[in-house]
Amino acid sequence: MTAKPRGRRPGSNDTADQILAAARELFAERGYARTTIRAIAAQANVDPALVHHYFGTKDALFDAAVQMPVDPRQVMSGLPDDPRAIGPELVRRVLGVWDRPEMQERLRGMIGSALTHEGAAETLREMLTRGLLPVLRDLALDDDRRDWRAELVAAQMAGLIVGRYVVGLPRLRRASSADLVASVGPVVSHYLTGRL
Amino acid sequence: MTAKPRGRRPGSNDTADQILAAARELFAERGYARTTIRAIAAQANVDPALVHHYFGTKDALFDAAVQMPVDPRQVMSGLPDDPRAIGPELVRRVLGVWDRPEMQERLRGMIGSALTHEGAAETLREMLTRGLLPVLRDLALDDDRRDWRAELVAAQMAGLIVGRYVVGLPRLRRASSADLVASVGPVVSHYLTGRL
DNA sequence: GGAAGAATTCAACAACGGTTGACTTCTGCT
DNA sequence: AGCAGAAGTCAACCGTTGTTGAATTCTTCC
Repeated sequence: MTAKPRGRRPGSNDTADQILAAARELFAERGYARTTIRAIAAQANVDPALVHHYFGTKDALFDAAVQMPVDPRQVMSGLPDDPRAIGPELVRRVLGVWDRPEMQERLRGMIGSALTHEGAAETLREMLTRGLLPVLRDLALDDDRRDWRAELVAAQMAGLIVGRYVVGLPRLRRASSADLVASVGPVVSHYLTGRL
Repeated sequence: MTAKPRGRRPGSNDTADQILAAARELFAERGYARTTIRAIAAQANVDPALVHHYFGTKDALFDAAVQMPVDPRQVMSGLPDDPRAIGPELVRRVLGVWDRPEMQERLRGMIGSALTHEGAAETLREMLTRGLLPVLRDLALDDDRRDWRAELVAAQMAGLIVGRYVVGLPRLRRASSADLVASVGPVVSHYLTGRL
């Protein structure tokens, strides 16, 4: 096959963005360890050296690729007070984040990489322990089991995300957000404020 | 440091078992990709060549390491008919499997490797789609949403396992099985037979 | 028009990790 | 006592991967 010409390409190119897009897609699909600089370069149609030129190390590329355009914690602000409404609203918002393609790709990149990239694992841990759990704790019934309640909700939400977006169970995957909110929302309300 | 003497060691040794034990521990702790033959050999105090001598490829070693002493699907037989009892009993049994150290190590090895080892991913998929989901489906209320109900339960259970054994949320991790059964069991019953 | 700098590829390096053939030592059997 | 075979280590091979310095080409500015 014909070799690529050397030197700068004519015209204006957004090669760095193409590299980032390729990185995001492959990190989401294969995880950190199984994604190579060469594979990313091939998908972006550049030389592997250019990846390093723009992003430095593979690690730095990963960080740039999974940078969130929106802070997921912000979706947790201003939740209703009504116990019956909290659960459905919470589920709706979490699914709302995940159903945005640009967020989903990054989050899947994070999750898929958490086992082979300590930074990803750390970031997810922070999102959970400093992001989600305190909010859930504040929403929970003010008995002496608020933390317990918060962790039960976190587990339920984690399972929902794994089922729908990671493992991809068929009905969970193609269900509408409304159906999921209808079925899982009341359970979340129950965990938060119901009788356990 | 002094070199290891060459040739067979005196006396009887269970070196193959030591290699397997090291493999189990490291696959559970680091996952397939981040566990090297050399690290396993070092932990078993043998030469990497011996690992290949006994087990062939890394792949074959992994398969041997995560072989279950008990078929997890067998724990799902003979569940009660009473809708209120199904959920707690199901949770109790699943936790019973996971709380056995020899099972937990293998299951964590599976989960931790699912992202970097296709065989592990496939086995987990099979356990889910051919093991757990059909059983849940049979337990579910016979409306036209049995599969939906089954997947909701699978998601809830997956979240519980991730929360307690993989991520290790503090209260979920140290909670007694009884407490978890008490809190999550009714939710599982609800998903299976309640009004959604 | 020419120079500087950025954007690109080339070629190769170093390290890692899975694997293998050769060699050594010990056990058990004849 | 000697031999065969198993249990071991040694040393190195090979492929892959992340990374780097050098070289080439294009754009922009003076």
